[in-house]
Amino acid sequence: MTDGAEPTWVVLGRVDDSTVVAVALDAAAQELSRARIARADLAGWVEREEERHHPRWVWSDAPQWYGPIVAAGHRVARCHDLRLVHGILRDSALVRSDASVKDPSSWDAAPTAPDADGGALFELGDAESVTTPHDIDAALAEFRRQRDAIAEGAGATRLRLLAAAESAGGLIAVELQAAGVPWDAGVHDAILRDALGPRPLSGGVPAKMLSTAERVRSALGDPSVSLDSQPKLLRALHRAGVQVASTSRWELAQHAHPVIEPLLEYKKLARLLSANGWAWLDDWVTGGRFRPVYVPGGVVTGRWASSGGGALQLPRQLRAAVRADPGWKLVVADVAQLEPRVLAGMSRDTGLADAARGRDLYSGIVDSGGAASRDEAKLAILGAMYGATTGDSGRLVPRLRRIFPRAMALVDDAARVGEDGGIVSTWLGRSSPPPSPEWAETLARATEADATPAHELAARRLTRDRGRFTRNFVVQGTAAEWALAWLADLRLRLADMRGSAADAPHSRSGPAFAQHPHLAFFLHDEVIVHAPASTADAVADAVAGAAGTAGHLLFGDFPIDFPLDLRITDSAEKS
DNA sequence: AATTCGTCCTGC
DNA sequence: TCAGGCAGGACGAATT
Repeated sequence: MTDGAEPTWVVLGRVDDSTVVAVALDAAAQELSRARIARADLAGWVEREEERHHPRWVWSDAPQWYGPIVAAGHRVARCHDLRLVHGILRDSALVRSDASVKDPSSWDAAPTAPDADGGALFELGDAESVTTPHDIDAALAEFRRQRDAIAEGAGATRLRLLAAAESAGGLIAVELQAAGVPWDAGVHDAILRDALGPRPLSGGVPAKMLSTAERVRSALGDPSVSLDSQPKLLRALHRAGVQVASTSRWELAQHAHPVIEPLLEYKKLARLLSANGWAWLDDWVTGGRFRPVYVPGGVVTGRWASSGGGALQLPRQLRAAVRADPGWKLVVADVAQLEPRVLAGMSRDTGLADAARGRDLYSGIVDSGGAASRDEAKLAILGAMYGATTGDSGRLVPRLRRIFPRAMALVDDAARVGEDGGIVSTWLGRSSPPPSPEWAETLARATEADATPAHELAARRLTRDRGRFTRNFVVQGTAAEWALAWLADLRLRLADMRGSAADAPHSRSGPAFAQHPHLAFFLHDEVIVHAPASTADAVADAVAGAAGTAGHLLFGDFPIDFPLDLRITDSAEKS
């Protein structure tokens, strides 16, 4: 692959267990050359081609192909992830319904978690099937289907951007897992000891939990009741005269009884121990790094999911354990009110964009006359995006509708389409899944002559539920696209900074790229970059610059800005 | 004994 | 926290 025209794309595929083939394609997807490579040599070969030609790599799935490359200490700049892009194109309303990419195929199968051996990643419906999406012929065929689907659809520019952003997300997820979040187990242990007492031997109950449990039992007048069983606890509460329907915190908090305070305390401690206690620390933190498994595109809206480690639910209480290595800094950034800003951009609502200018969108809404106070503005915006119709939140929405008619029309239309069983799409073209056959069935039954009021009520509920789903889908999904664009641009900016801190102290662990400024954490609208202290200011500029780029990529010159809460610290603790 | 379901709590 | 979106994980209870 050294002679001839420059490859634009290089498709990697499996030949057999020990051999892969790389097919170089020109911009028109015409084959330029082929190379057979021993699987063991692949990472080095990819690195050399990356240096020479910086192609866009095409592969079935990032964990399968890129995982080993990262493990070998290399990176690539750009890829096209066939699995992730397939998931988008299959459902996208911007792709013609007769496009072959929408035909049922093994690409529809949900991937199984990548195992340590890099084994089966796709659940194939047919166990006898001899070809997998990882095979070169399957990859080439799917790549051509996807190119055609994008080019012939109604939104080629947007879909190309979405495919690139989603694929970059695939790379970033692999790199994030490899790098890990710098995690100080000592700080984590100190938090646990402070709350629970010393770590008990062999998974016993910590001292402070035991004493709190005793306070609960004595307030209940029942020395033996189990606090860990909802039904038993509920019965004990009733016997003690606390008439609650559930044992949830918010309901307990509404009652006055000596048992309430210690019980709430007990639940807090039990939660900390079971969700993020010493067992979690043992399982998920090694070598000073927390390595969650990220699942790009794992949520219907396009948000990432996580699997293992609970990266989506890191409690604030534990964020103090996120600590930069000695001589390093954390650059922590999150976007203030990302979703309403995205809504302003999508709807071209200049009134909402004006209110969003500056730091705090909610105060801006108050100044625009959209709400009486900041708290009301926040409630109203949440109600608008989640579909509240009653209560404090729903009551505030009509005023928003008058002040920001374009923005509100966008979400109201999305809700109406959803209620009618239709499909809605994000700004870049990710579409909502169609309603299930059961959904349509229930609705049909409610219109039959012998339908009962119960049928009609069920149907009404279903339509409203789906309206709220599609209403939120367009906003949450577009926010996820903005975040991907932000992340992808930031990643490239950080890669350009390699070598800018040659004197930096060696970082504790991780792949080679983690010796330079690198992404360490991502959650919906927040990123954490781990960086040598001398580079932290430049990294902060890169984070902010990437946010500007993302805004322009999605919304062009429309004047909506995305201000960041950005800080350079040793700890990711939130104020 | 193994699997699924429901409750509760965490995050955005 | 009552109304209103998207998630994951732990645990006990119910089901097989």
